[in-house]
Amino acid sequence: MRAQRPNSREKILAAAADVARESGPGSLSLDAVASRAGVSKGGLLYNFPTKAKLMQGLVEGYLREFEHALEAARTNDKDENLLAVYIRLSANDCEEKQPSASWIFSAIAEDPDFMMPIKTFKRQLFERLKGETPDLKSLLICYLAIEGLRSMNLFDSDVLSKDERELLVSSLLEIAK
Amino acid sequence: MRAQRPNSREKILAAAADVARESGPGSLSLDAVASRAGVSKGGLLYNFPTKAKLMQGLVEGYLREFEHALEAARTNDKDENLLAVYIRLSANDCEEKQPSASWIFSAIAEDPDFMMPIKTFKRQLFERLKGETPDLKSLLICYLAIEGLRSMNLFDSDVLSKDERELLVSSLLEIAK
DNA sequence: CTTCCTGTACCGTCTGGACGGTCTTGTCAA
DNA sequence: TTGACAAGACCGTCCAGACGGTACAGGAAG
Repeated sequence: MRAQRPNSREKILAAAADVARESGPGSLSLDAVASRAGVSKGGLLYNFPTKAKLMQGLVEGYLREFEHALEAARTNDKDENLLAVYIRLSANDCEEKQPSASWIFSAIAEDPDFMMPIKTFKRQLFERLKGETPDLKSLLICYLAIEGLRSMNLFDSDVLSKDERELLVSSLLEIAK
Repeated sequence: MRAQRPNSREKILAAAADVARESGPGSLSLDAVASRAGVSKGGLLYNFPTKAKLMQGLVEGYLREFEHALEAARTNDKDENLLAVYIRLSANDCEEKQPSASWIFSAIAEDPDFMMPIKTFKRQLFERLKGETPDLKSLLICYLAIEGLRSMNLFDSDVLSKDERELLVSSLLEIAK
C-alpha cells in the first residue's frame, strides 16, 4: 500500500487542500485538484481511485500529522502535563492565518461520515486527557475553550485580537497547571 | 417585499434545514427542498429566485431567531449579566441532539461568503459582551468555551457526557458571575 | 516486463435555473 | 351583485453545463 512514486500522493493531497482553501470547499473537483497538482486526471485517479478515497486520504494525513506533532511536543517538554501540551500545540496551530484544514468542509459536504475518524480520535484524546488531568472542571473548561479556538480558526472568524488570544492561552495554561 | 402566501417562505426554509440535516449538507438541491416543502420547483424559485437567496434567507432567519431569543432571555432575567444569559441560552441550544444548523455546511460549501453576516454578528456580540463584562479573562474563557460547545454540537460530536456538559455550564456560570 | 503515469475521448447523472402556462385573489366599475 | 381584469403565487418542463468516473492507447523509467 505504501510507496508509489514517492511524493505524488503528498502533492495531490496538498493540492486538494489548496484548492479547497482558495476556490471554496464546494469547488473541490477532481479536475481542479489534478491540474493544481500538476497531474493528469488519469494520474490522480490512479493514486486515489475515487473521490471518497481522496477525502479519506486527507483525513488520515491530518490525523497522522496531529498525532506526530503531539508526541513530538510531548517528548520535548517531558515534565509538562498533557493538557498544557495540547493547549500550546493547538494555540500554535491556530496562530496561522490560513485555516489550514478548510478541506474539512468539502469532506463534510461530500459525506458527513468522513468526519468519523476525527470524532473518534477526539474522543480518545479527551479520554486520555481525563486520565491525566486531576481536576475535571479545569479540563472541561480548557478543552472546550481550545475547541472554541479551533472552531474560530476553522471558520476563519477573527473576533479575537492577538493580545486577547495570548491572554486566553496564558489563562488556560494557568488553569491547566 | 413582505407578505407572500403567508407561510410559504417559512415552510421552505424549514424544509431546507431538514434536507440538509437528513440528506447531508452536500445534497441540498433545490428539487429536494421543493419536494420536501410540498412546493414545486417553480414555486420555490418564485420565493427565492436563486439558490444564493435561499441560503441568505437561512442565515438571516437564524440570526433573527437568535437575536430574539437573546433579547427575550435578557428581559426575563433582568438582573443577570449578559454573559450569563448568553451562556445559558447557548447551553440550551446545544442540549438538542439535532445539530439544528447543519445547513451552515451547505452554505459554506456553496460560498464561504454566506458566513459573513454571522461573523459580523458574532463580532458585535463579543464587543457587547466586552462592554458589559468587567473581567476580560473570565469573558475570554467563557466565550471560547461556549464557542467550543457550539462547535461540538454543530459537528455532532458527542465527546462530552450529559453530566460533564452540566458541570461545564455551571462552572462557566460561576466564572461569569 | 512491470510500474507509474499522461492524454483524450466519452458516458450517465445531476443541478441550477429559465420559461411559459395556470390557478387564485383582490379591485373596481357598471 | 356581477363580471372584467390585473397582479401575485405557483406548476411542469426543458436545457446547458459541470461533475465523477471509465476506457484505452501510449510512453518513460527501472
